[in-house]
Amino acid sequence: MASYILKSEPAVYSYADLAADKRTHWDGVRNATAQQNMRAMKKGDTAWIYHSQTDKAIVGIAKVVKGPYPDPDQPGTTAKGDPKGVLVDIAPVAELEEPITLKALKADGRFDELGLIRQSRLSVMPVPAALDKLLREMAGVG
DNA sequence: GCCAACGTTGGC
DNA sequence: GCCAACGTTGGC
Repeated sequence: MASYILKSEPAVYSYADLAADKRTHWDGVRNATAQQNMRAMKKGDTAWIYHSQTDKAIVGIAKVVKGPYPDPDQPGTTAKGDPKGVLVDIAPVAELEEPITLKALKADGRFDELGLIRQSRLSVMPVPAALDKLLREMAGVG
């Protein structure tokens, strides 16, 4: 099962918002690379929620409950006939008791290949299975 | 279709 | 608040 990191500004939509909503459409992803990553997601995949700016930490785990499917806010299709934009639905799984900070990830050294560190602006990125395992160990889940 | 200019994001 | 990185836009 695949694993991803979804980045969000907590001022806009935080893990607490997701926990309150029980489920949300992860929309507003316009970046082409992030869109590509979202297209690869499947129902049941893991989604780590990362807060940028004030927190700069992974604060919770969610799972993909639907998707990807065409984003009604980005109508139309590409030249290839694919939807221009897709989105997924996610539901909260657990909030981390101790958020995994960006600082900790950098200090660890084993996460250097992670998109979060190498390409900080990317808002949706895949997590290799080995690193997903590490994150679970650090988070004390799974 | 290429490339420079510009805007946005996010870490520090 | 600043700066670096990167994506996007628009002129050619």
